[in-house]
Amino acid sequence: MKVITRFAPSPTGFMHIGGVRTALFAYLFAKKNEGTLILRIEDTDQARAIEGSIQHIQDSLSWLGIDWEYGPDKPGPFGSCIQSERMDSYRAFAQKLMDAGHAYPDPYTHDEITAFRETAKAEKRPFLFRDHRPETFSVWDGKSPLRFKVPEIKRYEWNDAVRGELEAGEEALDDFILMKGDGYPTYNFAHIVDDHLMGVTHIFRADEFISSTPRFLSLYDALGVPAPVFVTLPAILRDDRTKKLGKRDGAKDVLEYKTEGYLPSAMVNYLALIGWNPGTDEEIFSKDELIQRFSVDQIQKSGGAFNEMKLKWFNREHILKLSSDEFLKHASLFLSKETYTALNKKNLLESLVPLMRERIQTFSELKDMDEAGEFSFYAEAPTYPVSGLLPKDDMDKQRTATRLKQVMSLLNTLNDSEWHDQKIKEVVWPYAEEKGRGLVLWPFRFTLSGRGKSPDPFTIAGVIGKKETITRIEDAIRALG
RNA sequence: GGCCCCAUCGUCUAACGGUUAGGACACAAGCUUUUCAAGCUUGGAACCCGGGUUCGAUUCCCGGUGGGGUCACCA
Repeated sequence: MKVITRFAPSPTGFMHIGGVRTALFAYLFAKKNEGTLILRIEDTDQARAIEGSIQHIQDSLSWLGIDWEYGPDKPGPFGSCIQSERMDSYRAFAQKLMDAGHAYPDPYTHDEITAFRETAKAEKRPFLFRDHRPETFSVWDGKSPLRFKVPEIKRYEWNDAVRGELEAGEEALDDFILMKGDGYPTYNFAHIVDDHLMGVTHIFRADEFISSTPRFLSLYDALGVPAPVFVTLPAILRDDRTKKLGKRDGAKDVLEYKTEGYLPSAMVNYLALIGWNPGTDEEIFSKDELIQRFSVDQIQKSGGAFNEMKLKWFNREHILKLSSDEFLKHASLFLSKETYTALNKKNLLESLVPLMRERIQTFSELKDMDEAGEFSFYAEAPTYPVSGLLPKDDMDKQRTATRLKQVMSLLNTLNDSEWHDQKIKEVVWPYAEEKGRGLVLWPFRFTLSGRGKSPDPFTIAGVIGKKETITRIEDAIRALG
């Protein structure tokens, strides 16, 4: 049987980590089994709908490379993937249930039900509507809510692909609402109708749905439809583990991570490892490798905390794997236009890649470094106070100038083809060892960068080239008088 | 409160009855090209508790405790 999974968000704002993780697992499973992923928009609550959400959801998934076969942009053989465009189906199934005596109109007002609920609460009992189920059912006028009549009050046991045997008592069953007063179906009803009509074989969702599963099962029973396989994912918790990660508790829009310079491959890699693992020590995976390795058996039962530190580490690992071109493509989005142009004009971009790469965890750090002037001295000779050239152990100008002259003459023994950091170090190092590393290397480095903190002098000299290096040293010697 | 789920270092996790309980992130110390970053080395750090079952339990069973979820005309 062909695997069909779905990801079914409601368009009520941005996508956060939790939702994305659910989508990712459904996707990995579908791909692994050469199945289909459906992106279904659950917009049956028009009051909560936020404009632009559908596009935002698609943008978020697309950024991560989670692609769907059918979605809001691509109807399937079963019709639209947007629930508000599938109203006929829900009405038809509601009628079917009424015909079979499995549904009835709710005779109570909102206030009456609130009163029932409060009484139950005061008596410390769970509220069950079925305790108030009317003796006889009237004909539904389509204006009042339509309720489900639970066919049989019993204990349900079912199998979950992750949790194994699960069960729940009769308290979990109730006459829940199928169709709301506004004519729209509830989630409880609509998702079951859709999963059935769309041929969904595996439902991936987080563990807050475990407790309502008996209600779903009783509805499947009433419809005479077999239930799909339930794959329950562990919750993603806040960093402090105090509760589930949610929008109200600082869960960010996933696209914010894009803005902050995270790679989608790193996000996918990290997310996959919250609640799943390959059973080995390996941690770094591409999306394709994850598809290969993914298995429901290795999904975790207990919840996991979302830890941004570790995400950063994954991001760094993925940055390290980028080709030079790919790196520059991302970097160009975070460097200022001026810096990028200046470096590009002098052909320095390529040689700066390894240097930039080893210093960042996210691309937005390039922006910070750029704004702090950490790239300016590559394209242009730095300006600095002469005192900065003097090493702290010997602040004498004359001797500093003498050492710089010696460094310069050593450098002049190299020709252009030998000019790279290793070779430069080779010729200068013995002299630095002899005179005192700091006394030689500090002025050498400061001459080139003009800053207290920077990469080492050999690296900088290698990047800017022999001619520029010599020029800067000559200027420094002159400044030292 | 009822019902349900979960339980290994601070965090993500490995282990599927017998291990010095492994790895990664984070943390600390040392080394390193006076700086920064990276890197390398080393270190501290966990089986929630109590009963069973067993020759032997982190692992299986039961109970407790703790945490989480859920009890909507939200999904």
